[in-house]
Amino acid sequence: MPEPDGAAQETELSEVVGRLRHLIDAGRLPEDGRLPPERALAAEFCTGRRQVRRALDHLEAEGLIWRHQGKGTFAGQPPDPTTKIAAEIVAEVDPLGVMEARLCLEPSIAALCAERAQAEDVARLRALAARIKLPADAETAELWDGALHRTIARVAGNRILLTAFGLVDEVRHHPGWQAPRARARTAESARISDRQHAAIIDAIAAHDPVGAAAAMRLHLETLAAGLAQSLEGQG
Amino acid sequence: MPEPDGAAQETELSEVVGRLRHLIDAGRLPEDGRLPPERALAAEFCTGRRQVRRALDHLEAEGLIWRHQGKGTFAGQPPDPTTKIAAEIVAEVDPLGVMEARLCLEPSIAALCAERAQAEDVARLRALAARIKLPADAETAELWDGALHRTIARVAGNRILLTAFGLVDEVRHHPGWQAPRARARTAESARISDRQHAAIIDAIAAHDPVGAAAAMRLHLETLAAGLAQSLEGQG
DNA sequence: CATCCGAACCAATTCGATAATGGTTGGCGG
DNA sequence: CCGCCAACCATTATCGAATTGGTTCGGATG
Repeated sequence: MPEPDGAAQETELSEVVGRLRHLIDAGRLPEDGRLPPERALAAEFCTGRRQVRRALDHLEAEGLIWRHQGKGTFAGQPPDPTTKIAAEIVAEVDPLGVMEARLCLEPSIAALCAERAQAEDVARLRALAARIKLPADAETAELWDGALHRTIARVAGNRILLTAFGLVDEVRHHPGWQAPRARARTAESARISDRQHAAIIDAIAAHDPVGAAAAMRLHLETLAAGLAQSLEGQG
Repeated sequence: MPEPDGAAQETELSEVVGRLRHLIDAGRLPEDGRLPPERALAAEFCTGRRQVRRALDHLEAEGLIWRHQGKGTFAGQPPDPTTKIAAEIVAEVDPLGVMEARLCLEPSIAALCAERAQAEDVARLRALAARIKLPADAETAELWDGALHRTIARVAGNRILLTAFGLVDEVRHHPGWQAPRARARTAESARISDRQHAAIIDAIAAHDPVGAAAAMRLHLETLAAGLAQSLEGQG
């Protein structure tokens, strides 16, 4: 091919991009989301390393992957310092320790939230609470539950506390701790949580810091009891 | 010395403790505060490794050093990995936000500490409190004050909360925030703080979580008031 | 027999050398 | 002049040996 045809190269590039996308979407990647080295990808795709790098540039610009010299290419978002610390902590705490930390933080956060919530904030909280009971699967419900608690922390308006909450949240959602939480969730516990969420938001809407803290504490203690029962049942 | 005279051993132990103290106080340690290995110290002091370890136990109980297997022995407090996060959020918060976060965290931490403190922990806390009022300059007093609060957090025995506390502490000690705190410190405020520290430790020693939390809250509210006055006076 | 100490052993970490990997440049072909 | 492949560079992972705090066992001593 004597003529450097730009169009043909474009098609080959998008071809490689497509194959990489498929590779990422399929669950064949290792646990940490690491992609094969660029040289291996070039060999597998029967193309040059150049094309692979261009395709990866594309995907990186989209935020689908991240790379680091000497480290490798990974699917997903680059880890921020919070996740690093969370990973360190995960090895040193148990689920009850996490609940303990939440019981320290979140009641006070709810109180601050009650002091500072605007009407629109309350509306957002109610919308999130409504979403929690919609999905049938526990995982999606967990997701919206997390969003509700995080929003409360954000409305509280203290950056340090928000970061601290984020730290706890990250440890909580660390893989490997999903099982006991999923076991602890039943239709009955979901109903109770829903009522407790409503009570928390009511206190926040009424600008009642003490009530919000108390409602949050009750909610977390209920969750802790369920978690303890689940752990005990499993061993 | 064929006779295992307990008293003589005591004197030799305190001798080693004294030499170690001198070694730490003198500025001859490397940048990271690392002490020589136990075996080297034993050789230098012409004694056995056991005596050195006992002496180091003593100093560790005082919070003057920290050790980790395979790592070494270091002067000062064990580091927290929160520096980067602290640097990020230090620009987004004000001193009152920090006090708010402390008011959220530390009363609960003091309560946990009261539940879990052993007699030796209480002794360490009292020793630290005693050191606060010794120095004339505010900076050294601040240092020991920070050590006291951090030790309370460590005794509380929850790794997540300790990290969260470390985060707040790091933001608090960020350069540029020293001035208002130094202005807020007077002989009168130091006396008040001293009494409040004693009250907190008394509640911890009595295993009274509620009392410890209340005493800590009162202490922090006093500090917050002084800080607010200082800020207001300066603009 | 009780007590204490030193040496050996264990577990966690660091350090150094090697290999692997993303990032970059030079030379060749067109 | 452009574009690509190969070699090279900087950074990181990896693995083994040495280091270091933590622990245990046997013996010396009274």
